[in-house]
Amino acid sequence: MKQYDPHEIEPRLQKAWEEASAYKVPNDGSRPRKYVLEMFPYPSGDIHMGHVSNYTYGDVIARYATMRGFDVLHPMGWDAFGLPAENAAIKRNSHPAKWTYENIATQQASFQRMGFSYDWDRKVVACDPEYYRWGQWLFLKFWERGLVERKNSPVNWCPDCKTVLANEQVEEGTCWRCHSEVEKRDLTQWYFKITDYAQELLDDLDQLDGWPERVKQQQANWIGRSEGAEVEFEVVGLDGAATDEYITVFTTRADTLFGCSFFLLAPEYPGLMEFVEGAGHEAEVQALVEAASKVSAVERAQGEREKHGVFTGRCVINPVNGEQVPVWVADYVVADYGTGAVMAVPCGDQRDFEFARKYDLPIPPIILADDDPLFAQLNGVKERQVTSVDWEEALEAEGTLVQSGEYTGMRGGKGSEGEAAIVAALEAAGRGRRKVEFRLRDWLISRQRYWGNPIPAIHCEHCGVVPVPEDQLPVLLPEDIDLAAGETLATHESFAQCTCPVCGAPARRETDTMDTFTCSSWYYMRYTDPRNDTAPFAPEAANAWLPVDQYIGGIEHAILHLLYSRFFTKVCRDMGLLNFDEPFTNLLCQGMVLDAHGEVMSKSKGNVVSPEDMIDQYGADVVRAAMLFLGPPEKEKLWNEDGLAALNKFLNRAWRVVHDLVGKAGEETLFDPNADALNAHEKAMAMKRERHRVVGKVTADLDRYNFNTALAAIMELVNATSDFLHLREAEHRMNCETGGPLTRDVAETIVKLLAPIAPHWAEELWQNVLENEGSVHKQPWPTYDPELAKADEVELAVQINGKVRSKIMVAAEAAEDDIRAAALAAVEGELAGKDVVKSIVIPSRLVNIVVK
RNA sequence: GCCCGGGUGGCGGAAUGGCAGACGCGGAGGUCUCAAAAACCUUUGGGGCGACCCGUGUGGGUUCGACUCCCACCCCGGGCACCA
Repeated sequence: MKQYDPHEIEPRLQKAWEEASAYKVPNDGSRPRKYVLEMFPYPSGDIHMGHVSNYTYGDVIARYATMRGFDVLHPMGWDAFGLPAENAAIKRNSHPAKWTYENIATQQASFQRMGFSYDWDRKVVACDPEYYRWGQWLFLKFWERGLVERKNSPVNWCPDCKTVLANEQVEEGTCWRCHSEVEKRDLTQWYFKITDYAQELLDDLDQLDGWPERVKQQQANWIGRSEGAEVEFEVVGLDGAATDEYITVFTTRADTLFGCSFFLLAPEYPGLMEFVEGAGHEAEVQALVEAASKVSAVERAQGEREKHGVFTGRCVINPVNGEQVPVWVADYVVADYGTGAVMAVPCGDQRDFEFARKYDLPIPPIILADDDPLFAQLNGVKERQVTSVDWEEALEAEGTLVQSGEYTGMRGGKGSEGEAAIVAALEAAGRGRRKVEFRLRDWLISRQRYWGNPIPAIHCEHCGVVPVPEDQLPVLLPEDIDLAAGETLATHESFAQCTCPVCGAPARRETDTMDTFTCSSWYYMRYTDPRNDTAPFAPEAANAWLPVDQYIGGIEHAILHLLYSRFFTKVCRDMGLLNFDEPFTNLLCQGMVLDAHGEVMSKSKGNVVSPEDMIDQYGADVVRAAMLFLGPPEKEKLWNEDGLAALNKFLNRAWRVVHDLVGKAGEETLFDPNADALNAHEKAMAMKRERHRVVGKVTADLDRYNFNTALAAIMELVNATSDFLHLREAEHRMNCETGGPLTRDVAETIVKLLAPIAPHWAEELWQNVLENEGSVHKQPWPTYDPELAKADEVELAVQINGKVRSKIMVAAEAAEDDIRAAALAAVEGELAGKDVVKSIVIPSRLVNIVVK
């Protein structure tokens, strides 16, 4: 018997598979299609354990689907634009493209060493002009549809990366990439109007039954829908007269309007200084605005802080009762949510309550819990009798409205009767209307960096900002740039200078590039038609393969990439390019691979393990199997070197068992010539049952991506086979008595069950030991017969009052009464002197006898 | 504060409401060997000489029967957060 030698087998088979284009996707539509996709990697250097787990899961799913009869699209590419390449280039005085393509070559070689079944003809590299040109094309189409906007607003600026960031890319006030503290800057930037799709992005989460709940929850949180109303407050002039000017607020609690005792503006409220001019408090307001602007993003992200505010000297009129209320500037008002102005109701909002306490503002009670001592006094009272209360905290829950004019006595709270009535009255009076607000902001996509997809726009002093005509795409990134010397696209004159496509006058090219997340928002579409040079993809190709049946990637993209991709899909659908709403039908979010102590692997900690080293030592199949055996894919996994040795032992053992089964083990045979052959027939039948039981179990487990328990079941089959082989006599008997060549069936079954997991191991045995034609990976998945998996006799536990007291063997098909009788007989001694109240029979499991 | 997950042997982890701990690691003992490694066999939740007893974060509940369902609480991980 040839020893299992992955170092000889794996390279040889990888070469053969490559030469045969073994994983080129058949696309004749003769079999049902399945699209299995793993998130494409950033070419950051060598592959790490996160790649190994992610891509091993994907490869097992893809290979299994192929054996289950699907034509499987399983492509791979690289998310190749981005800052690390640029930083590396500056450091080495080189070019980002060099670093990027070198890393891609390294990673691709590693993926091939891992035996991943990608259709390499469909490789997509995001920094190739043939790819990014279509990203530019999509940008122009988005622009045509009114989904591109240039606007000036306060943005997040990372001083280290020297670029702006999208909201989604700021984590607790720091840059998601380098974790430097971000600064707020007022800049004119490019946006995708993802907010136009906010409602649909939220609603369609309900379609995604195949997504983890936590991801959907995170997206819903991020989109942050609030139902409420806009209310207009008329501004009182400096002379105390009405002005017919209004400030609008957004509120979800219009029911509490009668309790509004002051009014707030954000420090960044547009036109604030003009508004307060002449009211006598300009200096204090100015000081507060400056103090607020000094609060760092990190502090801001800490959550609740002490509130600060100053009176502006101005007043507005509450539209429900005509009362004048003072306008304050307060640093807890968020400028870019709602209108940046807020009506303050201290009795019904904890923040306003704290503010009122601090600055000694009145807290008129207008909503009360029914057990509030004040309720007896104010129940039904419409006019304000009590002007302020001395509570511990605001009542944010539901309650009954008091001192609220004609609304007194109604229920108050979010979406309450009182809220509806007051909004209706405001609408009738033209002072308010229903409004839905979202927390989601538009997606800031421009970046002040070189290594990205150039935004195809031109600035003309006569025509304004105009799109680059489609026939001039792609706007190529210039290659001759000296980043180390500080050159940028903006200073690269041969790039920046151009002519206006509208009027022909000299003009300036846009020198910002697009967020790399724009590249990853549609790459899965490109894979369906990767070499198309007249369109990003043909709709027929995309609609044939998409949506992705199974998407696999890290949880860190729960919001960023997954939200952006959903947005792109919906826009492409509205453009008529796609005929579905959601890009990823099923989503598997793998947990992180940590070291044996549960620590994140990092270079600085020195606990990084190298997949390449492990392949060198054990071969790819062992690495794959060890990764799968670690635990459920979506959980965090603690990597332990012992697992490699264990799975190496298992593949060796299974290797020998397969040889033994087909009589090729030679001297090393596991057959025991001295073993007792008396029960050979029974053991052969048991072997056959085990084979069918395990195929059923492995099939069910792989369907649910329970790779660890699937492997455990295969181990059980191998163990059972190994035990069985100790009977030489049994081999002969089972072939005669079970109506077929069982040994060969068991051997082929073991090989096929392991094929998705250990593809080289299985292929070698399939072709060179079992001597079959073709690849094991093109074979149909083994079938199983649930009837054959059933035993003739089963063991049942006999319980008395839920405690196991005995075991009995009964025929599998025994009648309930017979089982009950056998059980009672088995524990007869213990039942003496006791009343049997009843007995419960659970077929093939247990009998529970209830006694008193 | 709000919203999601999750607490099971020495360890990773199994268990459609039905014998808790599959499978593997580790441990103990053995076979083979001059010896070791490898391989193979036996054993391995805790306690007790034993019949047995105790065990799935804690406390209740439902049930003939609860790791599993319900209620309350504790701890760990993640997301959101002055969002009006």
